[in-house]
Formats: sequence, C-alpha cells, structure tokens
Amino acid sequence: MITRKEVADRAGVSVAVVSYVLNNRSIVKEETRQKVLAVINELGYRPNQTARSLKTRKTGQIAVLVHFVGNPFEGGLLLYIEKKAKLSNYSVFFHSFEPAREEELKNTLMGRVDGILLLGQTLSEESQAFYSLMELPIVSLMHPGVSMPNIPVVDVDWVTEMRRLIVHLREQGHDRIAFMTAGDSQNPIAYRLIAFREAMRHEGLELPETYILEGAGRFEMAFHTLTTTLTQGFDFTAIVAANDLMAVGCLAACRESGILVPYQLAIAGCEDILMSSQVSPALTAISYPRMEVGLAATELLLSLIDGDNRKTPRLEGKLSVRASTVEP
Amino acid sequence: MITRKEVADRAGVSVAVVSYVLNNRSIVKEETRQKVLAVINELGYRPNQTARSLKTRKTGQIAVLVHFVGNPFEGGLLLYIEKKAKLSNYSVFFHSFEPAREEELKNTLMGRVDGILLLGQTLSEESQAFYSLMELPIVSLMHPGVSMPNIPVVDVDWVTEMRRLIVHLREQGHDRIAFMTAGDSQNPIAYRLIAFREAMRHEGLELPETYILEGAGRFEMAFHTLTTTLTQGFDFTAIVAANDLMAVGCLAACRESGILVPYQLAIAGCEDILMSSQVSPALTAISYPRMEVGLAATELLLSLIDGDNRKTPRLEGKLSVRASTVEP
DNA sequence: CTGTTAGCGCTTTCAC
DNA sequence: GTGAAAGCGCTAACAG
Repeated sequence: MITRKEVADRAGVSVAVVSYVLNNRSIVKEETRQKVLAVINELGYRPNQTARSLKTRKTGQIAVLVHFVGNPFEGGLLLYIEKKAKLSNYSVFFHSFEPAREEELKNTLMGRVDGILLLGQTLSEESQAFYSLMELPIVSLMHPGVSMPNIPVVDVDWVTEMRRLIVHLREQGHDRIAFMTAGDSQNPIAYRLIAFREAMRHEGLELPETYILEGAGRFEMAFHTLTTTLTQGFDFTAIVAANDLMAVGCLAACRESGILVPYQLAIAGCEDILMSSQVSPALTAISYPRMEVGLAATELLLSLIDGDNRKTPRLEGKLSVRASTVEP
Repeated sequence: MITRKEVADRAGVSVAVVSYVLNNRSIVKEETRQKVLAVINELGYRPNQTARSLKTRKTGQIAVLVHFVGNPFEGGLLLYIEKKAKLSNYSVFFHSFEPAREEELKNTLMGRVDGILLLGQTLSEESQAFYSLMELPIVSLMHPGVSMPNIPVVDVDWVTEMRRLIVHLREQGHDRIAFMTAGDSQNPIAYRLIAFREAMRHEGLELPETYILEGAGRFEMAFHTLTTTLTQGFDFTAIVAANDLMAVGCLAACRESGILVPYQLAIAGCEDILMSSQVSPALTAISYPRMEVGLAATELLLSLIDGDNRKTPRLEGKLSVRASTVEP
C-alpha cells in the first residue's frame, strides 16, 4: 500500500505538507502544491479512510438498519437515503436488524458510523442508552411500534392517513373493515395497526379482534392467512393491509378462492409501491411519500451528526384510489 | 468515549491483557479474564472498529455497488448478499455506482473495504488496474456488458436461459421476437442483449435492428417506448424484456393501448420478481436464481479476501411459464 | 501469564 | 510555508 510517507519523500516535502494539499489548505505554496499533486497522480496514491477516521473521529458512514430488503418498499427508501447521504459525502452502511442480536450490533457499529437510521425498528432501552452515551445520533424513519422518547421520528401522520382511507371505504359502503398486521410490537410496521385502531375509533367504527389478521408483513403469509379466513367464513367487507406486499397477497388469495375484488371484498394497502398499481384489480393504497420521507430522515440525521438541531418535518401522504375498492 | 486504557486501569491490568481477553486468546488466567470482562460490562466498553481496522488492515466491510435499488430485483440480491456477509461477520457498504464518478469512488473505498461486489457494472480499465494494485478483490455478480478479464463473474449462462425462452416462444408459434434492452454497454443488464442475440442466432431466427427497443431498464421508459411503437405499427409477435420492470411496463403499455396479451403480443421477462407473478396476465419469465447467485457471489468474494482461490460456480435458472405467453 | 512498546496512516499543533 | 512530533485506539511482538 502506498502511504503518505512515500508521497512526501518522493515530492521532497514532509507528510504534513501532503496533508495540507489533500485537505485543500491554502497555506501551501502553489509550486509545492503542484509538485505534490504530481507525485500523488504518478503514484496513484489515495488516502486511507480508516486512518483518517481514527484521527478525525468522523467515519463518513451512517448505518441504515433494515428489516427486510426483499420488500420493494424498503428498497425504495434505501434509494433516497443513499442518494441524500452521498450528496453530503456520507456512505451507507447497511445492516439487517435482528432484535435478538442487538448486542452484537453495538460491536459492529462502534467506531464505524457517525449515526444510525432506523427503518421503524424498536431498540431496547439498553441499546438506546448505549448509543446515547456514545453520542451516536439516531433517527427513526417511520414510527416504531413502541415509543422511544429520545429518538426523533420522520414519518407521515398515520392516523390522518388511515382516516382518509377509512372515509373512502365508507363512501364505498364499507363499515366492517378488517386489518392485516405484521406480528409483534417490534415489527417496523406495528405502529400502523395502532394508528388504524385510533382512526377507526375516530370514525366511530367497531373493530372486533377477529378483524385483526396476521400477515407477518409478507406476501406468502398474507396469502395463507386470508385463504384460511376466506374458507372459514368472514363477515367484513373490506380489508386494509399494513403493507402492500400483504395487500397483494390478499388479492392473490381472493383470486385463488374465487372471491371477487372489490365486489365481495375490497382491499387496500398502505404504501403504494409500483406493484400495487400493476396488479389486477389495481390496489387502492395510501401513497407513502417515500422520497420525501427518505430524504428528510437522512437530512435530519446528518444535521444531528453536525450538531445542528433541526426539527422533524411533517410529511403527508395521499390516497391513490384504484379498482380494488371501487365498483365501476 | 471509553477506551481500552480505561478498562485496563480499572481492572488493574495492562491494555494488552484487555486485548487478549477481547480476542479470545486463551493465554489469560481465568481469574484475570473474569475481572476484565466484569469491567468491560460495567463500563459498557466496546472496542473501536476503526482503530482495530487500522492495525489489522482488515475492515470487515465489503462494498456492494448497486445500479438502481429502486428495482426490486436488486433489492432481492442485496438481501442474500447481506445475509451471507453477516454470517462471516462482514458488513455491507452500499453505494450507487455512477460511471462518471469512478474517480471519487476510489477515494471513498480506499482503506474502507476488503473487497468489492459489482452488480453487473463495468469498471474502466484504469479502475480495474487501480483496485488490482491495491489488492482489493472484486467479484461481479452478473455478467457485465463489457468483459473484464480479471474479474470473476457469478451468473447464470444467459445464452442457455435465453434459448430456453426462445424455444418456448417458438412452441407458441412466435418467430418474430423483439427485445427490450437497457441503453448503453455500461448498463448492468447490457449483457442480456448480447446473450439474446446469440441465442436467436443459435435458434436460427432473424433479429432485425428494429426489433431492439430501448427501455432504459425502467418501468416508465418501457411503457413509453412500447406505447410509441404500438401506435406506429409493429410486426413482431413477442417481446422479451431484459428485466422484469420493463416487462411489466410493456404489459401496462399493451393494456393502455388495447393490445391483448398474449393474443396480439406475447411478453416475457428475465428475472421473475414477485411482481411478475402477480400482474395480469401473469408474466412468463426466466426465473433468475437470486438467492443462489447472491450467496455464491458473496461467498466467492469472501474467499478471495481470505486468499483462497475458489472457482466460480455455474448456476442455472429455469423458465416460469405463465399466461403472458400462452393462449389458454 | 502479563506488561512494555512500537507502530498502523493520518491530522494538527507548534516551532522554526 | 514547512517540518517535527504527538497521538487517535488498537494489536502483537517481545521481554520479563
């Protein structure tokens, strides 16, 4: 590996001068500067980022904890997160979060990243305290299922979004609306059920516990659960799935079971990924502003890293009404 | 920040001993070990990975260069890459590759990663030479459009896969088959066109240049291009899209233009992402073994990092035949 | 078994 | 303007 020393020797200067040149300090004589640059070019020298990080105590990396990148929704978020980070010369360290391995995560993150971006996951109290002690800023993109008082959240107002969807469904004649959720309270989309419950209450609608279906956030599980429910009999007329993968799974289950959407059952999603607009019937969905949320969350995290104290923006979705909830 | 020194002082030992304990060297007396571990626990100490990397010259990170994570296909690859990397305690440094910024990329990567995983991108000769000089192993997951002699490729045999698809289309009565591609030769899926051409030749079919449509790898562009083509008139009876996002875009264009699939035009994709099985009519597609390829490519890269010289595996796709190419 | 110590490649203060 | 040198937190000889 070519080091700064070699460049310095070859250029007949000290390592300090090479540093000055690389860090664009204008204190270097132009002539020396050119000489150093020439040698750098000649040798193809690149500074070692790790050594630099150790000294400056800045890594130029942020960790993004993902839940399941197989879900296009997360992929779409990642796209904008990385784009924004890159603009500020930050790189993204990308890690799948497993609640059972929070301990190990601390080890891998320590000294390697300048901040952490959660994608709706819940950190244990202990982890929160740890990162806080280490002065590692954390931002959560999406409301976690369990509240974490000191971690800012960038998200839409889910209650508002859910109400808008429920109002639409009522207009279509539905008042028995089921909800498909994703497991435990640790799941990144767990909060959507909480918001849905509240929205239903606001709208004065009942939500019996039997209307809560478990889809684990995945297509396959949603398909399986709804298929079972359909054969066992059901009395709701619409179903809202906490994410679009599950909504598509529900649609597939209906197709398979001969249930006509939207006539016998209306289906809606909460994200509006590309797939939702392309299935048949196309899915009505809350259109989650992935770009805005992704950019805003990353911007907030970066500003926190820089010590600024920006406030968390309010973002808004909209409703994409399509054939899965509207009889022609 | 808590350092090794503090732990050592508090435990009444030297920093070396703390190191030995952390690195599980069995040379430490059990009693001392316990004492050190107790202090580590008490203080919540975690070793700084950056400092460790500087010393060991291993970062425990691999760079994955992505093209467009908004495409679920890449997201799916990422899933398995990270899974595999994690098993070997490697983390994934995730970066969108822009050909125009290869120079900067060298700077960000230098000293930060132990290896590079390409997702079908083409590196300039100069970059290849640079990474080779730096002894940074590179593996390409997917065949790049332009060959890079010293970079191992993990992929399916595209000519075989394409031939299988073409044979299927012929069985359905198609011999005028168009291909939708993605731009320039630098595009990660550019190779699929090359393979398609060769497969067509093998099958003794003509492929006039007018049958090559430009879809830029994206849904929107595919939709736009095919819509234009459909209105201007066309004489092919089937179309193969280099990726599924474009295939879905073609399907949407047909729907919009009133062209019946598969009756007036058959459509097929090359990846078989979830979306392809859920649109109507469901898309026939080469089923790309994302898991196998993702795992194998990562494994190969990790073994190269460890200095092993494993050979590149041969992987096989299969054809998922669905309604978009088969008249009922 | 444990401690001392020399770096890893870089930045930056301080002296010249 | 430039150089010497300290030190970031860690590992691993080597000495004891």
